[in-house]
Amino acid sequence: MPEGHTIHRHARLQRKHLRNAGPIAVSSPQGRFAAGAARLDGSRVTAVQASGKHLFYRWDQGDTLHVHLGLFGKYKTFLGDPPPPTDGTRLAMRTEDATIYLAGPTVCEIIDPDEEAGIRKRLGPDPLDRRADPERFIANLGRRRIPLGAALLDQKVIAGIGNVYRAELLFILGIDPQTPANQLDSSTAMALWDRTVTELRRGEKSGRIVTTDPADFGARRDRDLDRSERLYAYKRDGLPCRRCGTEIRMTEMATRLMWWCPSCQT
DNA sequence: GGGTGATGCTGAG
DNA sequence: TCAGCCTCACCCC
Repeated sequence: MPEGHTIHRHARLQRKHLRNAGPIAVSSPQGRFAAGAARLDGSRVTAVQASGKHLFYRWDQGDTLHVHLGLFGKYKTFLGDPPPPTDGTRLAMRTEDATIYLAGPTVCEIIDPDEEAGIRKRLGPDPLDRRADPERFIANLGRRRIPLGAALLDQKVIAGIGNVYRAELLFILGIDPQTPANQLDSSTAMALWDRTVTELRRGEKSGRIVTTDPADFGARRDRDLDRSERLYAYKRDGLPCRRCGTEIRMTEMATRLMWWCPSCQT
């Protein structure tokens, strides 16, 4: 699940439940966050912020909770009486009307302002942050000789893109993933930024990654599409390109698999 | 019921 | 470059 759109969506939905709720019952059913949970238990959340793939929760006693889902992390939210937590539930936050379970995160920790500043400093501009400066993204690309397909996964270059959006955005823009990042002209880089903003917002809204046009499949909304219809390139190796019919290819880039169309992306 | 893969990232070497 | 870590949904018997 977790690319930047998922994290921002969690922030938006959880904010509704947590902010201005009463004291929150915090626990760690699995035990691995027991000390942190005890420290937060009974406090209130004043803000929930997303930055790239990171989540920050502000508590009224001064603490900040930092969560990163990594590859496996998942949230589940229940209204009313929740089911018992699973063995892997690291964190449980319960208000009067909602319960949020967190399982499998790479990071779940209480941090101080210096640590938070350090994390934020390491992140490039976030396309889902309305105050983000695209010029920073363009400048970051200009400083890298690595292939664009690798640069887009580097959170210092741009924060929030993951393996699915990397493949999809390069396909949509018709860019060869091997293009050195610093050889992208600035108007193409700006178009790439703009499209990234558009697609991530779309994913944040619907809660799933859909980059194709539903109309092409006789559907009206993203959520009406079958799983096999949602993407152009990702995991479509061996299948015909939706634009030109050429077989989609798969290759490894920056230790992750990458899919692309050799004739559309030149 | 078991095996596997996954939308991420770090730190050691 | 590579191992390691986190958990669960999905697939196949």
